[in-house]
Amino acid sequence: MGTRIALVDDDQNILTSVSLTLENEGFEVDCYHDGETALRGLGRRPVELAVLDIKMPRMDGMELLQKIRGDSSLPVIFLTSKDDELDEALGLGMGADDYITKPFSQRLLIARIRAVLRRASQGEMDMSAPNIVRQGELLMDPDRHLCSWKGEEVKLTVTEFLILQALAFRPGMVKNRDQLMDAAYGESVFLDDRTIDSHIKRLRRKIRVQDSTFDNIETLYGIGYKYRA
Amino acid sequence: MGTRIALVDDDQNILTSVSLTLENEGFEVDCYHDGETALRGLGRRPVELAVLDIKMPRMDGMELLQKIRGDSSLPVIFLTSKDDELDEALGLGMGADDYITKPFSQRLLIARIRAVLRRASQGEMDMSAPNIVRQGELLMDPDRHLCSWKGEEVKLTVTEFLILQALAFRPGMVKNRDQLMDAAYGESVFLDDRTIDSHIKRLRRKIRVQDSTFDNIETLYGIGYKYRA
DNA sequence: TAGCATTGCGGCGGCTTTGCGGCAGGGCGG
DNA sequence: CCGCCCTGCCGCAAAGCCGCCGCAATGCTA
Repeated sequence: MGTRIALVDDDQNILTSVSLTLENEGFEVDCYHDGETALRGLGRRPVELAVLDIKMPRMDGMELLQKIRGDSSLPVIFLTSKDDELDEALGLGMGADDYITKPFSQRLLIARIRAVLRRASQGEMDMSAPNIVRQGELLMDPDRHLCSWKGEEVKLTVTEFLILQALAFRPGMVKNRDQLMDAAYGESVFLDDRTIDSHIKRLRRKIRVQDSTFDNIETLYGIGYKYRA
Repeated sequence: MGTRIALVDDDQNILTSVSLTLENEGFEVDCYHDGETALRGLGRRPVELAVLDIKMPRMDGMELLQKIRGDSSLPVIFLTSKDDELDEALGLGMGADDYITKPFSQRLLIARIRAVLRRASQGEMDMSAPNIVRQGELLMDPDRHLCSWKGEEVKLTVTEFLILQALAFRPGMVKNRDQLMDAAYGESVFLDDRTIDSHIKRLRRKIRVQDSTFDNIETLYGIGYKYRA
């Protein structure tokens, strides 16, 4: 019995031709016309991979991806119709495992699907687990070293990235300076506590360049810091 | 009964000579002079493969490919008339299964047709599959060792080509120097990290000769490099 | 409110990383 | 055998990053 794949696209032509190809390749395909239907369907019939069109009525691919990723690490491949949408998908680092721009050859799609499935299966815990952090307007993708606030990229250094990631990974959870140091450098490095303060300072400054109202990194007097969602 | 092939070209000479050759090889050939006619004809008489000229009156090969791909996975081979169209073919090559530049030998065309048909029929990908990378203005065809930026060919050495390919294959994805070394030499070669820097330097320089604004190879301080789409 | 502790912030010196020109060795074709 | 190209590496200069300091501001406690 083949691997089950969900295919979500509002274009019936794509749906039929792609599903045919996939079935020829030995996959089992569940087709959906829009995000909402897909979300409900996925609940009843779990799949091992989803191929989503970005633009769809009622609930688009991005939104669907967010909801999917809310409670699973299901591998996802995006379909984008135009080049400018591609940037959106990439730029926001939505956390898809791959993306393909239309028009695409069926063969390319098959190749990408196999590649994603292979990565997902072999590196069950480390590789496939998407480390994507998405908390409100903040988006972090370690694989792309990408951090964006309200859709705009914020360029961070490695240390800043690790600290913000540690904070944003569990919003509301307090982290003291030692914990943040561990997250940034590993457990056997000791530095002045004030160094963390410096990184926090630079983090806040960098994000405030784009949004002066940013205040989601909260200071807890005498304890540490936490990220507020 | 032979395999049915559609041949679409506005050049009557090509049409007659190629169709003759193909028929000698046991194929059945449907000839069309332009895209519109071809599209209608394909609806009535389905074929197993299409050979399209890129430049055609009324509807060119690219547009035709899009419409064909709208509702089928029909294998397509492009014909390009000049070298400058080659880039276009590559660009659109994302949807085509292969392409050939004119002038071409009939024997080459036959070989390509058989290869594409074989891949299409057995459904499996093999190494002979063209693995074209297109990211925005960058086009790479490893099988032909072709690389072009904004339509102009960029002559790269093997090492440079492999590194750029590794970067451009997944735009936005960070690659550290070890990963790039693996991509260029294989996994058991160890060289100075700075060697990668040198190749990056030469890559950037070569592309900047043609386009001084090129800056898509991004440096990530302390991490590595990534290709920005 | 006074006094102490903690944090924000600008800035600075030193260290690391990278860009780039260049060079010498090796491979390859003529 | 000669010359060209590729390539790996070196050295220098520029850029980036980081840890810490000092002072001011803020928070907490009595």
